[in-house]
Amino acid sequence: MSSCDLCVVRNRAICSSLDSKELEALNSIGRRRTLSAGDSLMWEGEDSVLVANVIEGVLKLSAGTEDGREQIVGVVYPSEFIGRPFGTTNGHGVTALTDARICVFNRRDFDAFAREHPKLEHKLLERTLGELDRTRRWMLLLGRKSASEKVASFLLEMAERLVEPGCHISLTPSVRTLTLPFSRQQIADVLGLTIETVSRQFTRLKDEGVIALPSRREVSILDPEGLAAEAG
Amino acid sequence: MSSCDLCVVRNRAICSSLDSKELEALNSIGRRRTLSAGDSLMWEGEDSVLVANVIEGVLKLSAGTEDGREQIVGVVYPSEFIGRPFGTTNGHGVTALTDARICVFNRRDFDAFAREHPKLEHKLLERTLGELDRTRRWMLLLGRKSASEKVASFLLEMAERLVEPGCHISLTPSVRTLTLPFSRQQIADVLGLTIETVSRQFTRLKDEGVIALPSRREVSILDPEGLAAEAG
DNA sequence: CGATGGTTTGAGATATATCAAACCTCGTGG
DNA sequence: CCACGAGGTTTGATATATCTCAAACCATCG
Repeated sequence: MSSCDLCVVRNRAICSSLDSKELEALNSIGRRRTLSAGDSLMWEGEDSVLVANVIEGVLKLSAGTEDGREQIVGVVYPSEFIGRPFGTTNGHGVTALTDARICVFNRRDFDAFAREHPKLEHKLLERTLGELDRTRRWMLLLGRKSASEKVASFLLEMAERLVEPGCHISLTPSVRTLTLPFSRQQIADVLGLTIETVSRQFTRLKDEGVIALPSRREVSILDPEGLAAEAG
Repeated sequence: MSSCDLCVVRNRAICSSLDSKELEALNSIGRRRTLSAGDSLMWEGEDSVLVANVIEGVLKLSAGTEDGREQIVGVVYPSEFIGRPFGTTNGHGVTALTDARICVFNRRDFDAFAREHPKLEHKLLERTLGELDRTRRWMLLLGRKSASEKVASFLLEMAERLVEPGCHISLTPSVRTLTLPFSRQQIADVLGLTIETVSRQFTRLKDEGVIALPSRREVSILDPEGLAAEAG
């Protein structure tokens, strides 16, 4: 029995395109790995040596300027795919935001396997197309939205995305409390703002009664409609 | 003889993955179409009914807010692919910036064809992965760069991208003159700035002797190093 | 030549960044 | 168990880049 049979993302990751025999073959070229919050898996501009599936945890994709400014260009959740197949260099760094478990492959091995398994490539294509759409919509936020719209949009996105196994969320009728996998600085790096501006927007939303802040990493959405109205 | 044999992007578009017999089959489900500058091919949020290859011309992908703010989220050049295969809705609008010629397919027909031709899907996957990398790097510009860095980066990107058949460019040793397919407003929409800020940055670069502006749509890059230095 | 649409320039307003200090929270060691 | 220290966060005061509003300018086309 391959370890994939126990995998919690088995039916949601790109692996779901494979039958059990194929899955075993893929499993034989991959290996499990754990990451602690803060660990980097790859760096921007580095050779593309590995790719991976996320089993548990949340990771960030980031790009930076010479002088140290950073922008988080993507967030990866369980069952999603990491890395650059069929390419020589990584376009961005990959770092774990929470402790994480992933399933890693040597990139060349994965490329060869994928080329022989069109259904896997098809699944990967569908995901990549979806991710591209999502990324482009985020550009609207970065280029055109105000700080308050950015923060409200961010919280709504989190509320939507964190409802996944492997992420922590509890919801009672119309009150959702989320445990953010981001520090304030990281939220700023997602939204293209400074940490101070993010903080001020959080306290403003709290003062308006739209959200509550039980702890540093937790946010309760008290008024989803109000938040949506602020998101622009 | 299929009309593809004469196609100028035949060897660069995703079609290059097909042999002549397959190409003929693909050709039979597609048709040529011309667009005038300003024509829209699809709208944001609309059902995904068609996909296309660009033969000649430049098109923009754009997203907008309720209240009319717009962000250009992608620019498409000859040989590149447009539309959302394997999906139900278009994530963004597509509008011709210049007169253009494209090769259009009914999306469902294309989907079916692609599923039966793994090499085509592979090519499309490679392109989509590349486009996703490019798009993510652009997020760094939107989120973290100043107006002057944005404009300089934009001009360098144009200098790189417009060296394609179907686009107009002339270059003498170290002086490139480009004919931009964008109005000032459109440049602003690419960069997440206002038209006035873009205009001021252009005149500043001109005053510094980094560029010259022979006409509204033309830019000569006099000092590529200087421009690169401004791009951050 | 005069209208039209896009562009540039100017003056002023403002959202966000910057700089700086106070404030928590949590883990550590005395 | 409490004091302490460190890192992250919030709050405050000020600076500034960019936006906004407005007018002048300039090509293009009937």
